[in-house]
Amino acid sequence: MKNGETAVSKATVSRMPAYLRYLKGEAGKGVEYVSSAAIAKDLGLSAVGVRKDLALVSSRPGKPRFGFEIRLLIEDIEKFLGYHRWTNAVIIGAGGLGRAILAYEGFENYGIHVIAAFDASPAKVGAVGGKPVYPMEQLPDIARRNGIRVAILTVPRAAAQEACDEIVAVGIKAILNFAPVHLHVPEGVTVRYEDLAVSLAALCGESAGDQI
Amino acid sequence: MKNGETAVSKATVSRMPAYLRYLKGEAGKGVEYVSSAAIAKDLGLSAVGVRKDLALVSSRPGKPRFGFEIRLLIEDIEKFLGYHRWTNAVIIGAGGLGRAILAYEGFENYGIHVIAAFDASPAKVGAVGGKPVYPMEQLPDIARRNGIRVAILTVPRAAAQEACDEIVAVGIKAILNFAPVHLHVPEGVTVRYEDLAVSLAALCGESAGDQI
DNA sequence: GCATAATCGATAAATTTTTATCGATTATTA
DNA sequence: TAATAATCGATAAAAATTTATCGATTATGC
Repeated sequence: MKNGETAVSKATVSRMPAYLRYLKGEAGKGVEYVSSAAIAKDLGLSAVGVRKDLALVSSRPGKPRFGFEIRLLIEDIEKFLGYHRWTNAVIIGAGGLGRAILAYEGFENYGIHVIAAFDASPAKVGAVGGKPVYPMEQLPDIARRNGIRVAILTVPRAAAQEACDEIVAVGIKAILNFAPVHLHVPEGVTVRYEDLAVSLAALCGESAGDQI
Repeated sequence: MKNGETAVSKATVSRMPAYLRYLKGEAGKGVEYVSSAAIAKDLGLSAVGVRKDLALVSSRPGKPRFGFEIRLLIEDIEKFLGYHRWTNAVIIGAGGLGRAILAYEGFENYGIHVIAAFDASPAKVGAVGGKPVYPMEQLPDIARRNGIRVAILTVPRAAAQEACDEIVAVGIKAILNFAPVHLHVPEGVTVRYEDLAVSLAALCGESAGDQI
């Protein structure tokens, strides 16, 4: 807690997406209220922890005997996470993964427009799922005109650093990197690593722990 | 620290993949030694923290004046994370994302064989990147014969819980879920959520924090 | 209308994780 | 060969996070 602007811990923030996913699921089933104990049980957390987390982001307190109103809670968490602010994003690398992400519609629910993909290979240029794939040369122009703030990097490992440099040169400050490579970026640029293999390996490790 | 078997904190474990990625990158450039200070600088951590993490997994101490020997460190971390144990995995849902993952070769580096995909739609059956796509009905048979321990779930949101139930019924104990849905699973089954939209949204939030 | 049971929110304790400090070790270099 | 600078590992302090406890609130059922 440095100056009052961020009184919410990182650990709490990291649990918010799980709450949101859970609450939306319950809302979809027609449930209107949910207790901290119920959330904790389904998500494998402690009820006290859940209450603490929710107290930090919810605008209205929970009702004794009922719990929290799901609809309000979803609104509050979305507002807290900033899903109400729209962001434009692009994909760099139109291989299998890049094209799959380009076709994925789920981002719109989170305030993110993925507007196009770019690829160094002319063979990949065209369109996927109604969205355009441009040659890499057009990145600076299109990115600047559309105020792109985020890039999703889905190029092969060997091309990652070079592509990263191009992204940075355009002024993009946030990169979601799917290439299993450590990227060197200047100060002020945020990289988030999304290594599918690591996720899977971690999962194996977790579930294997019991068996040894 | 309950009984001496797990004296390594979760936080430390969660940083290991980043170390590994970084070290492999440096090794690829021909570097042989690296200091805790250098790692910390590039990864945005504290040198003391890096030393503490590495002390817990490395078999040999670092050399004063040189740092750690990268080759040994990579071996130690891989051993620690269990990448030496082989695991068979399958993909459930052969849409765009499922096919992209099926074609991805990177898993082999982490001790994971993705042997096949399954899909409820007959139209999807066939092969991708040399790997077979089977109809969903064959999951129990093939999974049991190959000792499948992990499933990667890439079906649409609406089909996720049903597919999850089928996976669980087969006896698979670990699921990497790409559908943006909370899954209800029995005790003993581990689910890891890999919500691309959330990752991206979180990234936007991080980089947006400065600008408000 | 009143006792009851379920739930919340706040405060306090315990645990975990991070950061700081300092002596010990080892290659470099004069 | 001896002084120096860089780095480590261990111990201690600080900060963050999780867990426990308890009185307050509110719908339910008699």
